Amino acid sequence: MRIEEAIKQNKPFSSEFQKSIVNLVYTASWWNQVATRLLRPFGISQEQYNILRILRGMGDQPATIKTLTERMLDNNSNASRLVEKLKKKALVERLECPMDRRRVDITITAKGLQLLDETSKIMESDMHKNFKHLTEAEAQQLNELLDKMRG
Amino acid sequence: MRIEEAIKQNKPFSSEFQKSIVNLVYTASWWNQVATRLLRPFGISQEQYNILRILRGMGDQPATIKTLTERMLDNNSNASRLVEKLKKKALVERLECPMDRRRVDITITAKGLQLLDETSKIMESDMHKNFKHLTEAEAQQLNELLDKMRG
DNA sequence: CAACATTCAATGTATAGACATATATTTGCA
DNA sequence: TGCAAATATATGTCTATACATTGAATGTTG
Repeated sequence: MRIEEAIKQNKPFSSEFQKSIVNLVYTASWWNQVATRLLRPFGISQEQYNILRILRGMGDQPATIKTLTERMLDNNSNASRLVEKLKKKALVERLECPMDRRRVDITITAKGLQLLDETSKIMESDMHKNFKHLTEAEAQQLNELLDKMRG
Repeated sequence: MRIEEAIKQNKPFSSEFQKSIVNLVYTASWWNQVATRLLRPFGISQEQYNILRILRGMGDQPATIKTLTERMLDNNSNASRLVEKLKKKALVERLECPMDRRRVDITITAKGLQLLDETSKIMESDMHKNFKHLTEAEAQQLNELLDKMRG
């Protein structure tokens, strides 16, 4: 569905630029809903899922809050509080860093890894289901345009 | 900056599809920050701004909560509560609809219109500043790909 | 080394999104 | 007509974002 229909806009946009912004926000919101519903049965939010993925990607190395903040998709979200919630579910561990006591070393637990394996399998298969409309070449083009859009 | 650098991802993405999703979410968050900071001096949020724009677009016709919900970019947001906040700032008016007392007719006030004129001028000029990297043709291509992405 | 600046994480306080539920109307149809 | 279903909005609760502030630990520099 074209963006104009999606938001029932009658008037034309004042420029393709304007339309791109609206389309970006709308599409992100669309994906957000898809992802939220997929993750809900597993009891974690997208942001928590994202943190688990970053931690898994670190291998044996622990991450600090700072590392997480840098790598999160939305780096204004509050890594501290998200980690706290993951810890309550025993999905991550938090240890004071011995080298620098300001820091906190965060690692994913076995339980966290297991949950992540399950969910990421489902997430990825659903992604491909949702993306059957875009070819690999189109996805690549989209990536280039989005990168360029940010300047 | 390419998305891999932006989120400091070392490993390659498992597919362009995956990368597109990450890029979409990241770019939306980037825009969100830009817009939030632009609007902050005016004391309204992006969502409130969006509602004011929809109301202005209605011309003389009032909008109901339902109309707003349908047209909002994120239609899970809570139009009721957003309208309540705008009303507190005297930017909108809310009247019980005489035809159907379940409904509420919402209109933008003169004060709301004035605020919107100021902010939208600034928003649009900043949009163009932020978009100087994309040509009109590229913006159009981006729109097509985003529409297609949603299926 | 002491004083000051910087860094890292946590927290307080707004606002908003996700979703279930409540409440008041209106509609539709037996 | 009467009553169940549908509709429009509001609200409760949890989660997350935005941003300022705090407080502890560490760096830096005179």
